[in-house]
Amino acid sequence: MKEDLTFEAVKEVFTNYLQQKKHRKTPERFAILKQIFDNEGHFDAESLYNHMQNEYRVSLATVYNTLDLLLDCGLLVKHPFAGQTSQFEKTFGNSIHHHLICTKCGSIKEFSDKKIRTAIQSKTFSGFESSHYSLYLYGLCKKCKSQQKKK
Amino acid sequence: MKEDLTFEAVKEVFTNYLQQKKHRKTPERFAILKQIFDNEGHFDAESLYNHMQNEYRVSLATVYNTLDLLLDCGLLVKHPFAGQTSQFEKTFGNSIHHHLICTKCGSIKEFSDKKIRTAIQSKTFSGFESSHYSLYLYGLCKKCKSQQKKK
DNA sequence: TTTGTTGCAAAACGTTTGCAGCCTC
DNA sequence: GAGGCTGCAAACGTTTTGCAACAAA
Repeated sequence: MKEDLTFEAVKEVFTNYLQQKKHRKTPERFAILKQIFDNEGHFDAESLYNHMQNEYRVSLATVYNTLDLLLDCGLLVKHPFAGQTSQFEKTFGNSIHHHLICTKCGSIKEFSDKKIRTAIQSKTFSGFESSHYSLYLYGLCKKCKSQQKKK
Repeated sequence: MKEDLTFEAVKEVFTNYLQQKKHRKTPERFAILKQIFDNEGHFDAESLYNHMQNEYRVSLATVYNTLDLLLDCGLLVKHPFAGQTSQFEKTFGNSIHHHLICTKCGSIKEFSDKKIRTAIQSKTFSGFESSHYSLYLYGLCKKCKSQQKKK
C-alpha cells in the first residue's frame, strides 16, 4: 500500500502508543521495531532474536514482551499456522492479503482478492467492533498435489 | 446443515478413511470419535481426554494421535486461536461459520455470512487445491468495549 | 527517586517421542 | 504371527515467569 513508508512514521505510531499506555520508550523496543521494519515476510520470535544480535543485543524475553506490545498497538499480526511456533507479520508496508497453507508440507503463499476483501470489510456486527482479520485457505500446493498422484 | 446426522454415518466416514489408509480400527479411535460426536463446540485435546475418562480410558498420546487422523480425513478442523492450546471443532453436524475473537478477553463467537462464503468459495487457484478455510475476525466484544470506555 | 523494564535462568505449558507390551488384521 | 497401536513417562521446543540489577521518567 504505502510504498514510501519511513521508519520514522512507524516509530511515531509506536511512540504514541507507548506514551498513551504509559509504557517506557526503551532502546530495546525501538531496536526490535527497527529490525522488523527492515525485514520482509513472516518471522518467529527466535529468528528475530537471532538476526538482531549483531546490531543490538536483547534477550529473548524482551523480544516476546515487545512483540506483545506491537500486536496490541496493531503494528503486527500473529499467525499461528506453523506448527508450534507463532509467526508474526508487520501490518505496515504490506498490502492486505490472505494465506494459502499446504496441509502436507506447510508451505505458505499469499494472495489477494478484492471480492473477498470487500465482502469481509463490509460486514458489520452489533456488539463486536472488528479491527482486523485473517483468512487461511488450506489445501495442497502444486508440489504436494503432484506427489500424491504418483502413488 | 444435516440435522439428523447419526453417529453411524460419521463412524462410516472414519472407518472408510482408516481402511483406505490401512490404519487399524481400534476401539480407542471410535471411542474418541463418539466423545466428539456427543459434544458441542470447540475443545482442546486435554479437555477431551479428561471428559472421556469415565466412559473409555485412553491415554493423552492416543487422543493426539486420533485427532490427527480425524483432521486428516476432514472430520475435524483445528483452530489455533486460544493461546498455546489448539482448539478443535467437528466439521459434521455444523453449518459453515466464521469466528469473532475478542483480543482482550479471548471470547469466541460464531457468525455466518453468505456473501463472504460465496466470495471465498468461488475463488480458485492455479497450483493450489483448496480443501477448507478459516476466517477469524479480531476485535473487541461488547463487554470489553464497554469496559474500555469507562476508563 | 520511583517503578517499569531488562537479562538471565528456571519453570511451565502443550505436544511429541521412545519403548515394551498388546491387539488388530 | 506380524506389525501397527497403546499407555506411560520422559523429552522436546516455545513461551512465560521470578528476581535482582538497571534506567526511563
